[in-house]
Amino acid sequence: MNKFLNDFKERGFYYQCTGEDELSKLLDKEKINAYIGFDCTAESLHVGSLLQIMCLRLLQKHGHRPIVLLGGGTTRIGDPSGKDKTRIILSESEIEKNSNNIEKILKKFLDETNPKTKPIFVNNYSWLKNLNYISFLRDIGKHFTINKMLSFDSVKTRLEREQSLSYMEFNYMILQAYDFLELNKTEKCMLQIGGSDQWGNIVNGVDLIKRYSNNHVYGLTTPLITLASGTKMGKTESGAVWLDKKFLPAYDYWQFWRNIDDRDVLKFIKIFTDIDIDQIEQIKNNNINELKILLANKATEMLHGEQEAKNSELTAKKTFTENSIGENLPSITISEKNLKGKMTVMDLIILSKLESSKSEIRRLIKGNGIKINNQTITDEKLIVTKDLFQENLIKLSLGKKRHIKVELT
RNA sequence: GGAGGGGUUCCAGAGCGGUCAAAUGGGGCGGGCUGUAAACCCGUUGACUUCGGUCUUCGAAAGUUCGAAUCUUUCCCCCUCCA
Repeated sequence: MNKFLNDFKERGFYYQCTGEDELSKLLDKEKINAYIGFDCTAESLHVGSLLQIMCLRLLQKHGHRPIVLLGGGTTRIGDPSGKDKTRIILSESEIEKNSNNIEKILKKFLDETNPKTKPIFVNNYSWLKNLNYISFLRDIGKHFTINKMLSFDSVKTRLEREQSLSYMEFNYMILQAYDFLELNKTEKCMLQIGGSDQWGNIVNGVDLIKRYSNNHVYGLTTPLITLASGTKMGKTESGAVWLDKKFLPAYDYWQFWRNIDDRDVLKFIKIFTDIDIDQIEQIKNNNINELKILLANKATEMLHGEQEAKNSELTAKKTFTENSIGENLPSITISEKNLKGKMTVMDLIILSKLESSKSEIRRLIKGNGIKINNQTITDEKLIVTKDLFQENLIKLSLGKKRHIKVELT
């Protein structure tokens, strides 16, 4: 089997493939261009997209060229796959803002120095916006039968539940197939990769290209990553795990990986780091917590850089192992003036934004869940005074995992 | 078009005139055990509180009543069956 495909499988990326043997031969013979599409519905990507991003890196590693397709055009329509309801259509300016931001994030993960594998960024709005309806129907539409379109899961489930599916959404799959055709024509793209929910859309593209130009192209899908606990990947205490510092600081990103379930660690190292498979074989029996730190470091490094990864590790070590105050800990500052009044612990916590409900804070205090400098607080009315600070710093902790640094200025 | 069933706190789902801030389960949060894991055990889970209480919630609005998630009316939305 082809090396890329083999690696793809061994690392746990593989779910389904069209014409696998042929694809394998093709990949042996030449370096190809392959694409993955990214939706522009949110301002940032989150870990849910990381699997696809890692596919792009893997392509580069094996000398192939990734094409990143930003769905600026298709986001204006909305993919019905896996959705119960029509989702809200975003405004043009929002979509543009999103696609710019997403491009920026993707560039962090991809190598642009090697001209042979330098990624190509395209936005499908550039060709979709100019489509002529009549000629599109004649040239492209004739290759699609309603009979077959109705048989796709994304359509079928909607119809079965008698939930409305607009004609606009119904066309989504044709547009995605057309994207593939366009990329095949203009960029010699031979392969589309996507999540398992994209299988139908991808196969449509493969078929369309076969009918339209008699070219053989391929599709490859990745599985849905679930956690050992059975839930979908990508949640922390504070919400989605965004791949953008603005929405999730590097330290929290690092913590997300550090807190992974034991049972998921090796799987994740294979998927979300670049460590070679045989190297993973050697370290797989290492101490589980060291492996988690390795995973956290590698993953953070890739997105936020080596320095941030190191700082996060150090901060975690100080916070959890040494019970001191780590540098990278989220922090707030208060002025001495503020203390003159009567700022209680509750006020301080509200100010820190760690909690917004006073009732919840009271509950936490009752349950011994709040600490200042590792000292459990039992009095909700405790006044924060200057002598609580050590060298103008306080470590405020809620539970075992939420820690914040309070600086006095 | 006809006949029924239903919308309850994050979710599922009880309650069907006062004892209801609303059973139970899940999830979340906190504590214990540990390893910042899992499993398990305990507590907690509307807001505010001078800890006495107070205020806002059971699709929406109006009404009956000393008193409504529970009864009535209108409206909105879902589901099932028949045509």
